[in-house]
Amino acid sequence: MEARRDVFQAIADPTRRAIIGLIAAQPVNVNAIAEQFDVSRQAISLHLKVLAECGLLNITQQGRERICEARLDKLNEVHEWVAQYHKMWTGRLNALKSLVEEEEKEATSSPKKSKHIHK
Amino acid sequence: MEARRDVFQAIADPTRRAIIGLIAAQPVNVNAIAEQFDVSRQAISLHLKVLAECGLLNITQQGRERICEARLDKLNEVHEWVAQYHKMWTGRLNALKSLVEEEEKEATSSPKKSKHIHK
DNA sequence: ATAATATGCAATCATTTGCTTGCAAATATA
DNA sequence: TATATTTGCAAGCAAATGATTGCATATTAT
Repeated sequence: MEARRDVFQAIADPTRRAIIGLIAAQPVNVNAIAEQFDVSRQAISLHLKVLAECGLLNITQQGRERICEARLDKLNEVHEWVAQYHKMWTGRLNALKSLVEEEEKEATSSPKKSKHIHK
Repeated sequence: MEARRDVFQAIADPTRRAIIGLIAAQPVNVNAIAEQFDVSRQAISLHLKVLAECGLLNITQQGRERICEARLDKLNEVHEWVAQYHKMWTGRLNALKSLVEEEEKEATSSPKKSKHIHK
């Protein structure tokens, strides 16, 4: 039931990402959030629960309202995971760029070998 | 069945993230990947399919083998999504820091108007 | 040609998801 | 106090997910 509940899982759902976008700037109460979506209030409530369970959301009771505040810093895990690869792929692009430039120079002097493409 | 298939969904699964980590450095064939995990080859095959469907993976047939190559640049969507919030949460920390510093200065000098921070 | 290897595909299954509706509890307002 | 508002909780459901097993197919090695 409440098995896997990590940040990656939480942001996998587009509605939940939208919720984060909605409350990133400032805290909003549950109903106000729900009004922004087509699904039922309960559906949103469940999404909020998921977000809260992985720390992306802070819920504070205020009278009969519950104010949801984003804890964006909890996205750090995702940020770091992607960042390591970001380094790799940008680095790789640079390497490719230099390779192409190198090839262009060679193009005027020596012939190139063609690659096989197996289907 | 094959409904939502985006990058966020793809990296939500820890096994799939592990697969990406495994082939990020260099291309690996399907069985070699499967051997690294406890689940069946077919389970991995399915994960690879998911990764391939959202472009995170490139599969090239080579004889009877299929070589899986990571397309890390496809993580850019995630990178950008997180980056916008990364700015906010680090910016927020900085804002808090400058606010504190500002307060400290004000304690001794004349009051000043605080800056607005627009995104 | 035959056997071994690398994989995909299909059927099946237990869980997990994402939603919905209805009902209950707490708090604010008239 | 009676009523409206804001939410949570529980039951029920269809679809998606992740995994398994068995069988088929293509390619390579003997």
